[in-house]
Amino acid sequence: MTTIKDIADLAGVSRGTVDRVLNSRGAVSPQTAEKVLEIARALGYRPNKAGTALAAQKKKYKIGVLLFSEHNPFFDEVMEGVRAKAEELQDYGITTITRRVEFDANAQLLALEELQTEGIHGLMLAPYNHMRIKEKIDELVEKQIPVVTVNTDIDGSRRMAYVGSDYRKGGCTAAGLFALMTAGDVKLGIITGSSNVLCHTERIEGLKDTLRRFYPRIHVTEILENHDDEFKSYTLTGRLLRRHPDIDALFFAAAGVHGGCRAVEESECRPKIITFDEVPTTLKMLKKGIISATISQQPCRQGSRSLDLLFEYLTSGTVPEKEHYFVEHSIMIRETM
Amino acid sequence: MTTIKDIADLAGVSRGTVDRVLNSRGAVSPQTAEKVLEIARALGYRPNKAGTALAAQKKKYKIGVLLFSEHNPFFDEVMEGVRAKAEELQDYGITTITRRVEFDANAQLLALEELQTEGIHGLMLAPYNHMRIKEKIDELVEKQIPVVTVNTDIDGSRRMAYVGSDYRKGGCTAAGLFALMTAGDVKLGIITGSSNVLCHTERIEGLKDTLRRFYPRIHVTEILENHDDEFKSYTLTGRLLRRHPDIDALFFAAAGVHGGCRAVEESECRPKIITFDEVPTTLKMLKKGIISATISQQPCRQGSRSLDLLFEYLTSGTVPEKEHYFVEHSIMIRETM
DNA sequence: ATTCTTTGCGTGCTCGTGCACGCTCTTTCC
DNA sequence: GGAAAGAGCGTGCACGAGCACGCAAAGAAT
Repeated sequence: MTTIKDIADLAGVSRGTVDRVLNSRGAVSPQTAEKVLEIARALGYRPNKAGTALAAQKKKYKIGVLLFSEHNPFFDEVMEGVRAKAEELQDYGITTITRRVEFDANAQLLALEELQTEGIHGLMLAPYNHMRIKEKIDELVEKQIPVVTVNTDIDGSRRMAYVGSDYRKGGCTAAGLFALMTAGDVKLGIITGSSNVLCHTERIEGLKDTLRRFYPRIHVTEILENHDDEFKSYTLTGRLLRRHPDIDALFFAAAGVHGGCRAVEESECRPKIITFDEVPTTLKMLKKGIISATISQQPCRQGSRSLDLLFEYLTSGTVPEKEHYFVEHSIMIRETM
Repeated sequence: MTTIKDIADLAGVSRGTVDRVLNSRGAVSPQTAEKVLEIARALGYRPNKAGTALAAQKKKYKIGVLLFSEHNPFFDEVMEGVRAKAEELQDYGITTITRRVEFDANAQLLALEELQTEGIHGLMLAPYNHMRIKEKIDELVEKQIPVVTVNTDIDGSRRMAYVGSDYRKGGCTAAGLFALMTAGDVKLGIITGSSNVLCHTERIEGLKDTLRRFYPRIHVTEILENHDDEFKSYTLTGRLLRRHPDIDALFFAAAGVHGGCRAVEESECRPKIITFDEVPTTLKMLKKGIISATISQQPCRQGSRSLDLLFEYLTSGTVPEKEHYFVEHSIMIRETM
């Protein structure tokens, strides 16, 4: 363990100088700087996290968290991860301000302004896909406030990192599961949110690609859009089942799982169902055996990871990877509950 | 964020006194102690981790890691997790000493002695199940050196915590997966390591229980023991397939997956296979489609988690849960790779 | 020749906790 | 009555990094 003092002693300068060099804060002659850098490299210097974190406390960092508060309980789970990590970060003297607003660009914009006036030093955000939100993100980044997007990304923004699912790969996994659970020629129905929502489409593309490449006997019969509405999902699924009473499998690529499952329950059909979340109603259906498997987006881990990235960046200056995906090992069946 | 100083000021005593009370180091009058404790509780005092970690550096903590170095590459994976976490802990001024010895009580005992003379302050251990190892663990704990067992536990020892699989639940998950992948009456063969090894038995019990309760049409045809030997596994599996050419499913509860799969490949049978690890040879068979699914023990996470528990205990005095299981979301299929 | 500015650098304090040392006041013992 | 012991408490330093301040020397401006 080499410290700044070790480097200073070897270079024959003071700790202050070494500090200025390592944090490129200027006011050091090129020769001295070069010498210090060389010694630091040679000793493999890495700043001590405890020291850095302690020194960072003077700044009284505040991290803002802004999530959706739809009726969709997915963000409750994300929030749970945030809460746990926030408690941990409290022990490092970091404050978190959490807000949840409805799924609406203006509401989100307003909340962002509020957080900004509260003087946050970093932001974790589930962004509404709108130009003005993107601009706001860019504005914050411009002002040295790092932004981490969670669950959904926003195209072309300057956010520091994105934490969420690899939607495409999730679709591939679903395809593999269907293949495991079925045999022979299979009729598969897909119920999605909206073809305009990128992540839903990506999932379906992943699924279709995998089917095409490896499982050509699984045929996609129909793709319906429920626009994330439970009742629409209920009606649409019911109709689908009446049109195709011989359907073998159903893929819910987005929300509306509960409505769809109710329709299945009320019908005579018992298709194999794969879904994409782990909200209480989904788990209930999994327990009942209506749903065969669900692929978890690990919302809880998404929440804690995002916050952690901001923490690391603020206290140690660690710049994270631009994309953080959770995919592996995320299949749930009744027995994993 | 309340600090020791805040408490001291409110109680009208010095930081030293508060410190003595909170760490029950004595030399404080009962009245003062009571007052301090009350204020600490009222303010919800929690020690600042950055401060604690920084102060802990003076002690130059060394953590010993002792794993098996069988030909079984499972512990390579555990090691990978250890390595990653160890690097992280380096930034907190903590040294790790890792050793790998063959699967043998005496070899392990010797390595333990060595680590002890190196002056470790904490130990992470994959214990060989032997009385003398247990006694050694107890001796270390007696000397205030916390011990975390990983992957396998040792009965009745005084280890601080165990990190590993919930073997039983793993078996249940396997049962659920078999049910998903099959239909009608099913003949299932089980290949295990040894009925004397607790964890193997637990897995099988979990599987059997779940089958009995939920999936009575899946019948266990035979249970064979390969004693974790690849070639024995190969021979036994081959014979099993010749005896029961109509077998529908195979469950590998322990090692010997590669040998078993080779036997399957060479036969005409294509049973659904579920295994319990993610070593390279298993992944290859998964890719080939010979193995349908494998349930990961998440060795990498086991490694990093164990080390983290020791770190937390040493630097913050946090006493962990006695058992840490990884089970959820740990199913892998070809598409999750 | 004197002030003023700039460059380059060292010093000293801060963050919160742990802990050794040493001080004061009381009690005990011969 | 004086020495010794011990209880109860405060002070000060250490840990490693960040950063404000200020000092000295060299150069520029008056």
